[in-house]
Amino acid sequence: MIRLTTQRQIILEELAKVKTHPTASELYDMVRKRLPRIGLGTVYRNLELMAENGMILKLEVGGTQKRFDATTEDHYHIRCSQCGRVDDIDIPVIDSLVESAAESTEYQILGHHVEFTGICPDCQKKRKVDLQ
Amino acid sequence: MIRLTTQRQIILEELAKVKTHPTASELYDMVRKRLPRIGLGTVYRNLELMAENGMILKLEVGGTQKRFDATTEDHYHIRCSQCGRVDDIDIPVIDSLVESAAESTEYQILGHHVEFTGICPDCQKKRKVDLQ
DNA sequence: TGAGACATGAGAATGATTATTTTATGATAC
DNA sequence: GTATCATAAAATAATCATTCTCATGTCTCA
Repeated sequence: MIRLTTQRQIILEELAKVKTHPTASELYDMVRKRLPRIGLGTVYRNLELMAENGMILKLEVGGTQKRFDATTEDHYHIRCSQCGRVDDIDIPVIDSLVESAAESTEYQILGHHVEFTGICPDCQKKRKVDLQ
Repeated sequence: MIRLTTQRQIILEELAKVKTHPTASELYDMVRKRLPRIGLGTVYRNLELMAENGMILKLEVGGTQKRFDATTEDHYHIRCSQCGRVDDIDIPVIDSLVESAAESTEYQILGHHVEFTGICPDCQKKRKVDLQ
């Protein structure tokens, strides 16, 4: 297992604090409040490393940036098409999907995930204001 | 509706030709065989434009590059974790997922997508060879 | 304590994408 | 048919996210 340096510990703590799943640079801003001299590269390097070690989850969701998640249990996500924010969706994971997919492909299936797209509460409010 | 220029038509034809879903630069290479003087920017611009007009689908799948699909009907995909290739998965779309998700989120849901990850036949073969 | 392993910070490099500028092409009015 | 105008293309510059490099700093454990 990897060494838990100060930087890694604080990155982990800040990630666990939020329910929404931040990008590397959002996390960089959060961590910098406690460690002002940390480099963006360190954040990227350690997020990658912790994901490899199963300590966190790297979400390969749509949008231009990768996002990270302190919860490693399998679950689904919803992404706001306006602002890109990503939240959890609390519905049961459908393991049988993998089985039915396996029957219709030559791929060796490793896993699956479901991503919903929608408009988050904040952006819904903004929309209403814009329409006035 | 947008004008169907030579470039657009050939981009569309080349995209429709393949079952796997190419990235912009893969498509650029394919189109360049027929239009050697086309620019990469033209490919990007027109893919974006055609996606906006519902003529093609822009897939926001995992991985670093966006991929495009000539089929606009709703369907699911599988992505190879080794080489990034994306193929269709021919299982029925589960519309009821959106309904159950709607009950557990404040988001206004617009749609959903299922992405499987796995190892494609080509990479399975390569793996076997590598292990020898 | 001191050598080797590992981690960090700073900044350069890369790769994908988007924006801008210039040039070409096609449609339309005269 | 030619001038005019709009749209599109090509070339190139700019941007953004991410990764890499490297000099320096910090642990670990013999």
